[in-house]
Amino acid sequence: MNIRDEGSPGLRERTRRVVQAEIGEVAMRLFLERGFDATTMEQIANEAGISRRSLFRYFGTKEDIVLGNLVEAGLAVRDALEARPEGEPPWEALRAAIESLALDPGYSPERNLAISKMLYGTPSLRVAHLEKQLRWQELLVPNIQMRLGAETDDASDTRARAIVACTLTCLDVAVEAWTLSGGEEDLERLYDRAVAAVRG
Amino acid sequence: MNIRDEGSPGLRERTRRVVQAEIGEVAMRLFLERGFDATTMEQIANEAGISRRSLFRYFGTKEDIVLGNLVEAGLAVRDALEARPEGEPPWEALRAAIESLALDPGYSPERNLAISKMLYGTPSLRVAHLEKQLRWQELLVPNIQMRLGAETDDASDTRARAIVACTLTCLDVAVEAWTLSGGEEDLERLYDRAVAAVRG
DNA sequence: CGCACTCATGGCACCAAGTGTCAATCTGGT
DNA sequence: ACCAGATTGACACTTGGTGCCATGAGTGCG
Repeated sequence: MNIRDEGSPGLRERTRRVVQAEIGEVAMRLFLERGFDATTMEQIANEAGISRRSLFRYFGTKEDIVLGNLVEAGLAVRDALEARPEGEPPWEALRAAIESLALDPGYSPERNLAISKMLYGTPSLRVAHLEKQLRWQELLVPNIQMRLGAETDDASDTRARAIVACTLTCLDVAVEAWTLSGGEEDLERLYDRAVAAVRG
Repeated sequence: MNIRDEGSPGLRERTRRVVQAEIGEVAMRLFLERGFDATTMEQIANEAGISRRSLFRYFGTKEDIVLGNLVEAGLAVRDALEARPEGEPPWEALRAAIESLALDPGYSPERNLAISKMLYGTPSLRVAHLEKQLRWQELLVPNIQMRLGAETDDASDTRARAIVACTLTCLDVAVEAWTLSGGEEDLERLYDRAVAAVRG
């Protein structure tokens, strides 16, 4: 039986994280050099010094190498949303929760921009990204539903879903515009403008 | 040189359409019977009496068999949008344009529902569907931009993009709710409620 | 009619993303 | 030091998708 079910992640899990991060670094370098589609999983495995099979054990899909962190980012947004005051209206709470992301602070701005450009320029990635946003929806809807005062989880009550989905859509539009501007424009301003256009 | 560049589609093109439709019928039957992922392109080809290679010439991807018609549907929506009075505000024009779709009248309601259920229950299809909606965006944005009075096609002007994207998002939310309700709920009501929640 | 030209077809090989399986090999914890 | 369970690599396999080429069937034209 596991003695430390909770608490420190255990050594095995920790080494796994390290190895995964290392592989991710290698892969991202290749992606940015040769492009996403032009880089095969085999090349990544060779470069990282592991077998193709093991690579697939660290990243279930090629897209996950780029977008894997979005899962935990989604959880972070959810936590941030749930930490907002209970009376705060949906849009403000969502804006604040999303703001907690800003940009991935682990990377340099140029790298973030390069990644974004790859993301919006590669169909398969673009699509995988949209799917991740769909997952975010699931995470955020319950809290918004609560804020709307809907006790029943009535599936026909599309309000919370629509609000969350459109918020994420606005975010996506803003990030795309930011990417196209070469990172010059202010992301928050772009987002606010998008939301204003929708709600005005 | 082609004598009939414009005008009647030509015999070859016509037979192609017919064959394509026939293949589509066969494939949809298999999809609905055994599920999308559980049906291989080879099975479809065999059932349709053509080679796998030819099947790929009729449908570039497996998803296109289900979603191929969405391309022309998008064009129809764009045309409907451009046919709306010039002064009509964006949301109303979009609602009217989308309404022109209603539901694919070529199929029985049960079939439409079954397709929708498959669509929302199969990740790869769901994602491909989102990509098609992305294409729709591109088609609809220019007109909305015009309605907003933005002469410059400034990429940093996210307003039109945001409005179109959120409209389609609301549509998607509504259709999903409609699907989950087993087709009982009224789609237009669901859509209006979603939009009201967002813009309220 | 017969010639040439185009296009659809099918067969084949091939690529790349995943997946199942299994044996060998760590290795963390007692 | 030992052992159960996890990690790994190797191999085979499935499936979607593409390139290539020979063959044949329809089409247009003289």
